Amino acid sequence: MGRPPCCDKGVKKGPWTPEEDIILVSYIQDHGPGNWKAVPTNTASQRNIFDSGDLNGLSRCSKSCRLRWTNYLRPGIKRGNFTEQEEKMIIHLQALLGNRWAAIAAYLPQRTDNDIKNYWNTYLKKKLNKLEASGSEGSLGHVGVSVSQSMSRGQWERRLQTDIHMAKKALSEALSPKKTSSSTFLAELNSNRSNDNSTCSIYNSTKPTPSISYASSADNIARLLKGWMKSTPKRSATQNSIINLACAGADTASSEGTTKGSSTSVELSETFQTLFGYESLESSNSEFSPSLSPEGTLFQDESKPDITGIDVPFSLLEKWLLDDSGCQEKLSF
DNA sequence: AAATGTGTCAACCGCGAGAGT
DNA sequence: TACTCTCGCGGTTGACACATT
Repeated sequence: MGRPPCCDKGVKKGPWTPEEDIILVSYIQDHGPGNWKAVPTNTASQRNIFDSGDLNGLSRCSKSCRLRWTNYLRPGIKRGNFTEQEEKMIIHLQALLGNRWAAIAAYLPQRTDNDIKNYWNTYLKKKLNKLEASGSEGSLGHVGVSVSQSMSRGQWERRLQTDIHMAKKALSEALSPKKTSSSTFLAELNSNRSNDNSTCSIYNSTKPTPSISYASSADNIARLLKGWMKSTPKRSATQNSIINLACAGADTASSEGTTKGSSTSVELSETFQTLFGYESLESSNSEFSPSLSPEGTLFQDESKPDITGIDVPFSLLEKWLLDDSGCQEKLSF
């Protein structure tokens, strides 16, 4: 028996429209993420909230819904502008883990595996090749090269595994009713580190890591809408209604700004208010806003494997990954 | 101004893993 | 144990934007 097609024929493909995004986010708000198989079926009932003729609702395959959510709509996603730190981490981790983008993305909680993969394929790989070709180690070159230079791959992997193991341990401790603070982990890690690396002081720092603050999905959608408006100077009636809808929903002070005075727009406006309930589209930008509405935490319990739940370990791992080879040379197992 | 080349990135496809029956 | 279903991952594609000729 051959493998059954993952999706029915006739499902929509191609770029997602803001309407579809709204339907999806609305659905996930109500039902939570997961059970993707049911999403296309269950959102069909939501289609009629849009009265434009060109809207067909969410006739997407489950995979597509999941991908859209995890890569673009999920709260807390940072897009573009990779920092130098992130670059270094990616290079480090790629050298260690290979093209295991999901694993790499676990260390960059604000980035998606797809984003990292694209960044690597389109930019970092070329950059490293150039550096290698020129024989220079440059500012980034040493990061990847140092893996083989100053420490064997096996040593790195063991070190990574040790840290991951300890991070897991700390997490389970933190989750257990018996209260144990992450300082247990820290102490353990410090003692571990002090045995093999007396000069690397970063592990002795007890400075708390700022927790990752998640932006709301509205952030992402508003950004999408902005881009959409920008890219399509001539707006269709649908676009206008959606934009008005978004604005109406975003601006809680005024809900009559829609082009349609019908109950549909009121309903949609309410949907938006319920969904996003925050001030205006203007407040949305690509940066994280730490002062989000309570809805901003709506999806916090859902994300990709969240190692940020254990802030200290993540911070330490991050520091470790970004640590210069100077420190690495002194480490031994 | 048009044609062509190049880069970027959103989305798709196929496969494997794991859970459920 | 065998099978089905669903999810998640990594590789790849294709559309679009921008640069160059």
